[in-house]
Amino acid sequence: MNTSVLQEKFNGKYKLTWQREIIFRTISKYTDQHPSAEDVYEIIHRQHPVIGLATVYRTLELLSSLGIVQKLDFGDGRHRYEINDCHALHHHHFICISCGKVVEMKGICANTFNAGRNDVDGISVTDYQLYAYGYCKDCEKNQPPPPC
Amino acid sequence: MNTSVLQEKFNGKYKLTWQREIIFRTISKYTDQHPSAEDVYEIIHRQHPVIGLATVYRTLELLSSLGIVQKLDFGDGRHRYEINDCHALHHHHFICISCGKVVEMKGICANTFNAGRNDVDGISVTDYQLYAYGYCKDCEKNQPPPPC
DNA sequence: GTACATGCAAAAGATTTGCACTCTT
DNA sequence: AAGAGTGCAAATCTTTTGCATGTAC
Repeated sequence: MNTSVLQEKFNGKYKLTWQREIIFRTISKYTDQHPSAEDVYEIIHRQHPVIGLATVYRTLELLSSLGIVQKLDFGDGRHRYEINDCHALHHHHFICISCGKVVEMKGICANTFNAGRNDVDGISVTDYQLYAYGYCKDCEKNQPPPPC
Repeated sequence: MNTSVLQEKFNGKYKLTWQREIIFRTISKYTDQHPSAEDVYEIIHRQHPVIGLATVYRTLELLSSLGIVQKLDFGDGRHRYEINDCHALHHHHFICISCGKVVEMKGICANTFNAGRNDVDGISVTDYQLYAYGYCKDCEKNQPPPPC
């Protein structure tokens, strides 16, 4: 994904500031690390100390509302962000309930919604997220019995 | 689900206090409303003003860690809770990105994980959540084109 | 030029925590 | 009796907001 995506998605409704470009590029580059707003801010801050945390929050919220990024919640008390690459296979997240590690699970369950739009009861689904919980391979030992 | 579930799940490791019973019963009763911790606190407060908000938080966290309740995030800035009824068909949540309404979607995509445990790459999945986003039937008009 | 965006600092919320006291076991 | 749990209030942490200033279009 390159910056012209922003131009297109903003569609004249939002201004393409250099701050927004930097934030977008940072989230693009670090997308597999699922950075939080604070993380993005800190990465950027080294090179561009003038960009404020509030701008990072505002921009991530904007990109999220436009479907450019996905806002994730792994249950650790802050939101995390990744690029929403519509043309790639949807991937989902496995979260270890013992150590908190996050593992990407590509393609699982994707076929249910990947057709783009999906109507159920007059509802039109444009996107979805799947979170799986359990024990990662390092934590599989000492695990309690499953809840069911 | 009745209170003896608690006795069993606590397994001697946690004490069965009347506060925990009340919180559990409240979340059981209001589970389809996905109450937040504050909501639970307020419902309980009418009858049991002595129970503190911190206890509600602590208990919901405990029940969540034991797999008795699911902690949900609909993106409105607070966590919400529902009973994790392992023996019922898993249900998921549709969240309208226009008005914020939440609609339950029963059974969709459930078969991917419903077999209980599911091993991928040494990972053992014990639970999962699926969030679908889009426009509810009241908001379908005036919707922008889908991101993909 | 003008409306929108930013930076800063303060505010707002949600959730957690320290501590003295209480209660389950 | 002992240790875990509770209530309260304060603390913490994330996210939002008001406002004066800056800037993309």
